[in-house]
Amino acid sequence: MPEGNELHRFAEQQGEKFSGHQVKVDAPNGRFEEGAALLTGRKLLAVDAFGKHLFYNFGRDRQLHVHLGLFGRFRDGAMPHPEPKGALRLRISDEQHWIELRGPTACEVLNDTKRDELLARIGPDPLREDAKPAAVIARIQRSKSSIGLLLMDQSVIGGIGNIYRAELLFRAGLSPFQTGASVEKKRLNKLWRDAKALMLAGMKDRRIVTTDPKDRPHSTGRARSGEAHYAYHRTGKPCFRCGTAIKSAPMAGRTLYWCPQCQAGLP
DNA sequence: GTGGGATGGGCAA
DNA sequence: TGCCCCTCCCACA
Repeated sequence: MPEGNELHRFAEQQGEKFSGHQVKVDAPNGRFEEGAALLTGRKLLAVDAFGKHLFYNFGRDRQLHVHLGLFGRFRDGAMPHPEPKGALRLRISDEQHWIELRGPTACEVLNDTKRDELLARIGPDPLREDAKPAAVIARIQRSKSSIGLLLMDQSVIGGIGNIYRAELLFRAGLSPFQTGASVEKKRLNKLWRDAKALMLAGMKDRRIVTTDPKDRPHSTGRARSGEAHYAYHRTGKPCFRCGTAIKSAPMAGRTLYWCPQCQAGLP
């Protein structure tokens, strides 16, 4: 389900609940028993998000790494635990709160070295205050692969998913198919700033809204469902800016959405 | 009721 | 490039 905005929010919320607390960790469906045994009873020092990855620092060279992938989900609530239901990979709890994790791509204990190796493969994340766009821009500018692919490559830029990819390209007026090298530096700088702003808003609102009110059929108030995105998941529907039917096509196994008029590409 | 797709990514080939 | 992982939800019957 989540792109970077959601992951950062999870890190923030879960960190507020558990940081500095001794926690109980268990694995009701048995698929994380050994890992849970390494962590349970320890103090959770901090929860951090990098791109779409979460790290739970248990100190003494033990880091819980979680990646939700396409299927992973969290639930949370106040103690006591609800009855475990379904394939429940992981629970973390203290006396007050619990969280549950299902269906993640990754749920594993890493040492600090392994964690650092993993972090080294994640590009700058617009939601991290210390992230600098220079490396992202340089990498895109010397690449012959398409800007649509590059934005989804987590080693180029961290935290962008299929929604932000589609919407950032629309807002920048870029064709997903043009090469990274063909995009001017100025426009890439702007794209980074836009990513940062949209993702921050998405984190606060717990919802990805990329349309400007003036472009929405109902221009006042909160974006209605179906009006939150320009291109994403709007195949065949009229573009909010020009009325042209939104197109979609697979790109590297994911569905790409774009407006052939507003994102015509290079002249 | 059910079948396919989905806001990912690693890996083999 | 395609397959696997393995969960939820929605459109469609």
